[in-house]
Amino acid sequence: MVQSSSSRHIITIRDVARIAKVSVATVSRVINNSGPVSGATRLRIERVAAKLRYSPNGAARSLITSKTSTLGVLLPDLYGEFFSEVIRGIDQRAQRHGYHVIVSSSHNDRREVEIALGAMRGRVDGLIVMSPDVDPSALEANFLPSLPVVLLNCAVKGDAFDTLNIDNAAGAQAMTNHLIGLGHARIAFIQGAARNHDADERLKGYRAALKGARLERHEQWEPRGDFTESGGYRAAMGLLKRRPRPTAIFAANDSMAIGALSALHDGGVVVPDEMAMAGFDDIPIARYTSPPLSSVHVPINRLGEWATDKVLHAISHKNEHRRKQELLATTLVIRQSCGGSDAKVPSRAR
Amino acid sequence: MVQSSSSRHIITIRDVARIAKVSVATVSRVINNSGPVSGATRLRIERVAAKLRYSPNGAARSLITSKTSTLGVLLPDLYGEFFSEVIRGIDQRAQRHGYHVIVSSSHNDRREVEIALGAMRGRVDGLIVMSPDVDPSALEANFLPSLPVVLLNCAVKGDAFDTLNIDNAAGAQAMTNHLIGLGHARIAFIQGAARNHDADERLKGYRAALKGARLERHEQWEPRGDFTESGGYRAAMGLLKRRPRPTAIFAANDSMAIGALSALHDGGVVVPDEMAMAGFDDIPIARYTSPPLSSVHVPINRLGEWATDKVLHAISHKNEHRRKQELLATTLVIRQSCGGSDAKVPSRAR
DNA sequence: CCGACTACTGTAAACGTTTACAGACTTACA
DNA sequence: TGTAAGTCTGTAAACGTTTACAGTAGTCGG
Repeated sequence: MVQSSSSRHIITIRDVARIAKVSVATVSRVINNSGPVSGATRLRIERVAAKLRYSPNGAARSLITSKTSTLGVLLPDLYGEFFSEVIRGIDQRAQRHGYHVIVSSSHNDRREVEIALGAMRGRVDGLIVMSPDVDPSALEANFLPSLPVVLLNCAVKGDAFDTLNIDNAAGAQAMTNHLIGLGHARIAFIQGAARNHDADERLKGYRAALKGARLERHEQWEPRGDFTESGGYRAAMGLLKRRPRPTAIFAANDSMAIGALSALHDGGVVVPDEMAMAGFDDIPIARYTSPPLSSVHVPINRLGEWATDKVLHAISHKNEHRRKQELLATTLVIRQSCGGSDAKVPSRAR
Repeated sequence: MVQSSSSRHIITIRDVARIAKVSVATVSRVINNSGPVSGATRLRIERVAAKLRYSPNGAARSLITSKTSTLGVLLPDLYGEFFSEVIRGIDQRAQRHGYHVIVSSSHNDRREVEIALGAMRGRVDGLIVMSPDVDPSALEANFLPSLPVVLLNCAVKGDAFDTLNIDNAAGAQAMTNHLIGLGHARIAFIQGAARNHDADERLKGYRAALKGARLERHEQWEPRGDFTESGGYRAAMGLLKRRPRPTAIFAANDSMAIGALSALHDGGVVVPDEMAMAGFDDIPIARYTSPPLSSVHVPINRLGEWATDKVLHAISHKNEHRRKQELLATTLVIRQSCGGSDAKVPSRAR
């Protein structure tokens, strides 16, 4: 009688081989569709494997093939819709190619990144790192040359890595120009988190636009935020007290813009009539705020998809491919929060 | 001369042993802090390991110890703030205990779940499954008895699994009662996705409250939604055409409530004066809508933390512990979107 | 000086796969 | 019939760890 899977013992390829009366090699060939196996034996082995509910041990496989079929994703923090969308893009793409995804979050300082990197070493075939906060030099020293790495939104110069960056400066500049075009001369900018690459670039774009239009810029119109709703709320509250008061507020991301909208609402300031408002990222919820939020659209999930494609490409080329540094273009999505002509730029369908 | 790590060859424990002139066993003891090693040897080995940038091969470790130090997370879909928060909770807790997290998303039907389950087999020490949409029987047949599993928001009966559920019915009932207490007699309910456990329970709670107050219920006031903003928008637009028109709308989650708020805004309906609005989940953004959204607060990240603790507990007890079924209490967070007394129930600090 | 104990280190057998190699049998063809 | 090629299958050596076991010193109490 065949021993059923109710046994405590874990089913290995050897069990299948023994019961199907073949060698482990043949079972392996059936499981992996490698090498020739006669129809009858194949069928018998498949039956036995199914009956025993055999499934191969991933660790043993990884050990011998030195492939883990796993991608690592290192994120600064798992918070809000932005990261959720990025991971979604990564996961979908990875799954389609038979890869698993290990996520590791909340790495905002150098030491944490190093620890996380060490822990992933050997467990992943490739790495996607999103770390706008970290000193780039911390990264370069920590990768094995054989491990494919794609950097997302990092301030790393040179061509040592595949990198993918949002064209933050251009996006911010375009939005600021749009506000200027609407007649605003006093435009405030709620900054992102300190020492954050995206935040810095967006600030640069804003300033460049002001300069281009020969508008003066005030430190007091550039309050520091932290990319959260509450940070945006506080910053906007502060801006309302400034004299002269700005007529438009551009937040470095949508979460802060939403917080700012809330502050304006609480302060009795009507948007867009008394104050124009704009954000950055165009997270899905942006079109559902009141009023709907004008924003710089970033193709967030394509960010994840693209990163995944790149890292898979690197893996299949044993990391000996040409590195590429790419810049992801943004588009303006004009809704009602900044007044003026609606849909001046075609907003994407959803 | 010591061969530097610039070699193409991957550094193994054997390399470290050879260069430090000890056996692999001793190196292993140093790396794992197991067994006695003299101070001098320990130091020498640590130096060599650091110099070679040695890091142990996870697969080999897993193979011999039959521990992967990895938790699997199966999600219906990675979308929006809710899942983002859950994963965040899981990841933080797992990291603290030295575990990695593999996520796998977009499993809404039975076949997909089975495939994902198969792929994770042997790669994880435990599993957290959130699958409100799936027929429970699909799950029970697919787990090895030795694999610890925690079910989140699943409609599984009995005590075969550890389960953690939100007390959806009680929460929905409480919110509905609150609206009734404010004098509303015509309360609409935007339903969640079809065949979704959470959605069903929330509907039940809503209906129970109506029944308790002897208010009539109309199918036309219970439009079907899908838990997304756009679904909420459409449902609310539909409700505005109903006659008699409801005076309050309760959405089965916050995303839909936000969509509904947007619809009301577009329809020129003032909230809360002409229409009260309430949601469910209390996602972080809820307090920043205009007006701020009353919601049924769910401790989302604690959901993830708790699930992680449970599965770790199960792992450390070799899955031979007593299963527990727990219900996570909700609290009402009353903000301005439903009018009436503000802060009737103390809303949690943020 | 002996025995027992401790502290340290090495040897070698696992863990569950994949795969190079070889053997056995069949078929094709000169 | 002999040989070459092809098809199927088995044997056994890896992969990089951990760990039981054994062995070698050194120490200490009697």
